[in-house]
Amino acid sequence: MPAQQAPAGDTPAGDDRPPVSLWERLARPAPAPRTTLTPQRIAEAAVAVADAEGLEAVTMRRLAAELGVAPMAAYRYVSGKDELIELMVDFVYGRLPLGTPAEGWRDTMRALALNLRAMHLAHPWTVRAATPFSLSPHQLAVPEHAFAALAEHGLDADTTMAVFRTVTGYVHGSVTTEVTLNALRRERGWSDGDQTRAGLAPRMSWLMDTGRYPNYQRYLHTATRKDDPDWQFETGLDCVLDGIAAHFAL
Amino acid sequence: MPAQQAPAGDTPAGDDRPPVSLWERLARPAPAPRTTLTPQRIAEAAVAVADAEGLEAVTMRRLAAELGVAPMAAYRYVSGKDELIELMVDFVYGRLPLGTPAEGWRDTMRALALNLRAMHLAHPWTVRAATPFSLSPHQLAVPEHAFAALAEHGLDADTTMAVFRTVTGYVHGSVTTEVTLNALRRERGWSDGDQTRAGLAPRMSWLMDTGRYPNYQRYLHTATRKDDPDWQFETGLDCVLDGIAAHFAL
DNA sequence: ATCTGTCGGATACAACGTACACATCAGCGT
DNA sequence: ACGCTGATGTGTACGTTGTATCCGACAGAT
Repeated sequence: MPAQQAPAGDTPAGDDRPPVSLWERLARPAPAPRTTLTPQRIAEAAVAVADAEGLEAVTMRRLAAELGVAPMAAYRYVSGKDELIELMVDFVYGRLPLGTPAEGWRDTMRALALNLRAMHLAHPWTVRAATPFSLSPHQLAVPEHAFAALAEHGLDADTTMAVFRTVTGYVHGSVTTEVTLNALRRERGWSDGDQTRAGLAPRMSWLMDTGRYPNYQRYLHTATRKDDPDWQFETGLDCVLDGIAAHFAL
Repeated sequence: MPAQQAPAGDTPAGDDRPPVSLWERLARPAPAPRTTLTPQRIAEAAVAVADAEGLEAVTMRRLAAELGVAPMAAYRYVSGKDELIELMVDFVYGRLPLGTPAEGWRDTMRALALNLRAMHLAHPWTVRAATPFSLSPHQLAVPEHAFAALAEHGLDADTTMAVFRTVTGYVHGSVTTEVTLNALRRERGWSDGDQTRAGLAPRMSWLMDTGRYPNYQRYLHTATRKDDPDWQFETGLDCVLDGIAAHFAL
């Protein structure tokens, strides 16, 4: 009985969708203990490239070169680039510190949000690559962790999910804008907020000179915490947590 | 003095970054009233393709074919595919109903959130393509609209921005998961929630059989509003709005 | 009628994902 | 010790993508 098939993820019968997932395949023990290539090594190398040069630098050829291997070698382990990215995302989620969720729902959710943000800031490509419902083991551990903390407060299943989705929705959306701005700054070489505003000035002042954004312009002139992303994130997060506490009387 | 240059978006001098933006160029009156190709027509055609077949179907060649034109023709108006996508996103934001923001901050922000969600559901590719800080005219109109409604409540600039980012962050993150699931359902041909669960069952039950997700499993068995995305979105939204009201004593 | 600058067309190239057939190596029963 | 077998990595090649570059054609002002 073959433990694996080629190409990866396909069944012998010709059904259109492979019913056996990446994770199911990888969990089966490797029949031959080859060490040259392994899902771990593939994920590590791909994540390293993405961290250093962005997701667009992760190419099947580049990955192969990084591993010292032929361009097609990784296809024994992932069925295509989509699965490679699933593997990368799961690898990063595996390093998310979840710890013990025993300090009450609010501290648990707050710590989870901060940890998720830190993860996305350390691996900026994850905000675009991480699709919910990819159902990878380490991604599923996140709702599992949150549900465990939320379960002790008498919330029904739907409300529990609503709380979870509200928090993670805020985190994902908020961090996306943060990471996008960071990427722009990095590729343009702007190190601090003043350089960023200077670089954006031509586009910005042209838009402002149209006179169609008076309120936005007032914000630009009077805001003082534009360069404090931690404050911005945590302020919004505390809003969300306050709202959950108020809305569900927790 | 030439009104436009080739390739689009470049200055005569050889500086590395074009300081004149897409929007600044397009605002200058066209010197020749050619009608065969126009930013409007380009945006409409590209958006139509993306709506019907997804963003990955939007190809410079496909776009050209749709416009009945040579593959390189659109490059007179956009400097590359990135700018094409900026153009598409701005086009969609231009159709966002903003109306008059005169009914108090909460109703304004709630309506804005619902309209943004409707926009993203109608054009699912926008949740991946819409990058904040692209500084397009119609995208900037969103914070302008929100700030106008928030300005009358004595909030300082930083708090105003925090409220705006909290709401839009939640909207973007929440809709991203919703759109991702919709895309998966569509490409697999699952029409309702039961079919979706049936299709996901193999992967899901393998993960559940590991026994590592007891709380998640309990959710799956006891939840009753899993197929009510409107309820899920609005519940979270009301949480966020409650939190803003509580946190800033509005 | 000529000149100038804009428009769209034609051609071409490098890089990408990946299909396919082949070579190679480990561990097994004998 | 020996060949069989299936997992593992290689080599080659194809179609598609974004886009650089050069070109002819047309419009409006002179």
